[in-house]
Amino acid sequence: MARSVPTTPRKSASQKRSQATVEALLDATARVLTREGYDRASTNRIAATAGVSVGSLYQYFPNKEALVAALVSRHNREMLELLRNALKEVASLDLATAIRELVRAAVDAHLVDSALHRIFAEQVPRMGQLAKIEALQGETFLLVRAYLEQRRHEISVRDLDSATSICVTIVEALTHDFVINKPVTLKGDRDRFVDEVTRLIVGYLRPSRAAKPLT
Amino acid sequence: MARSVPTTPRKSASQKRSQATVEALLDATARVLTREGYDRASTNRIAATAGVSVGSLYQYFPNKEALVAALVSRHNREMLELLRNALKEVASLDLATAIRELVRAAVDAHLVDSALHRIFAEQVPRMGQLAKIEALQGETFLLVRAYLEQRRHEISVRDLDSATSICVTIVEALTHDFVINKPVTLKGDRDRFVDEVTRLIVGYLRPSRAAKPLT
DNA sequence: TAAATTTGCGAGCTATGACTCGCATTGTCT
DNA sequence: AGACAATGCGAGTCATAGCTCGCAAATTTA
Repeated sequence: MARSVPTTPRKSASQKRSQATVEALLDATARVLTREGYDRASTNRIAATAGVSVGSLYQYFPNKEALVAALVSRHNREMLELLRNALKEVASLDLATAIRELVRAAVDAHLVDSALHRIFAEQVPRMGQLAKIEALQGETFLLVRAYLEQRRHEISVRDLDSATSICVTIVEALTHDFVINKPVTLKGDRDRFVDEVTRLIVGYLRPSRAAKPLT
Repeated sequence: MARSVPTTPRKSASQKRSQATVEALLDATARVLTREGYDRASTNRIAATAGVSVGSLYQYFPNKEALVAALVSRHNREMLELLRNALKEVASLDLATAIRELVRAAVDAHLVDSALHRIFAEQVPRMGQLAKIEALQGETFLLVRAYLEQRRHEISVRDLDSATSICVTIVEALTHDFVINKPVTLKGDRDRFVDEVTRLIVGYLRPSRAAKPLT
């Protein structure tokens, strides 16, 4: 299977045509992954699906892992973008309202391409390049942490780092489970889910008996 | 690679000698998985490590997937056992105290063989037989659900099913993250972690302002 | 002890997939 | 137009991994 351990990014597409090829390859990778699963997703099949030759594939990606990693990266960027936007629109709201919107955004993010997201979670081995998938979740940590810092006065938890980590882990896990494993995603279900998670998080961050007055 | 799709369990070991062989194979699988990772864990290598021939391996396991599935199953049983015991010892305690013990048990369960557990989570593809891994987590759901039912009077959440699901998912995710990703597992860290998660869960299940008196 | 059965062995077959390489096509620059 | 570079092609190489099969050794049964 793997002959050696190539590692360099090889060529970076410079002209329009080649950029289109790269796009086509990433799209095809996504399609083949969701339709066939990870180990049926051979580089040959991906190239064929993209309407491109294997040779071209290896002109832009040094190996299969790099190809998948690029796709994961693109997908993560898309999800992060939603979070970033949500954080902007929420910056001035009180904690409870803000958290509700952020949880909503988390659900949206997981709905971007849930089938693909499922494959990443269930079948793509997290190693080598792919180990950095989680590292990109570190970006999420920083964003959320910055927001919580700004809302420090509404939060009674001592250690903001671990609180952030806990919130991010919780929302990720619950949202993932909700989107992936709950068969029907009726709007009602969804709203109840968001409410429940919001209550959970807010109750954790602001455990005092009465809600403090808001600005 | 896979020639056809064998599926039957083949032979079940009946004599002592063969049972020892099966044990050796499972142990070897665990060792090779943790030492080499999933895709370096070929059946040949596993058999060699077990001091057994490949042929013998295929006498008891129809394919590689079944072998790994058996190991996962064994590992899950061990973890579940800890949970079951904890639930017994905790049945009569008040919610907060009980939850603390249960979280502790969750950490213990993840420490049974954390390296192996990590491989399962990060590298073993969840498909086919292995998809049932999660199904076995359904056992956890039932156990916890039964406990919460019994403590219903201390819980103010309406829907016990979704509450159980949320608690199980949360504790699993947080514990996993704690055991796998936190470099130092000092006792102090651990106790703080348990306290924090306990507060989170209890606050969620019993969100009223003051704690109710205990029996 | 002889026959029958269970268990163990491991060289080798076969399939398949990652990746290469020499050549063809398309595009760019002067 | 001619030359040089960038991009694309895909049959074929190589390595490896899953799995089989005929035979040997050990146990059990008669």
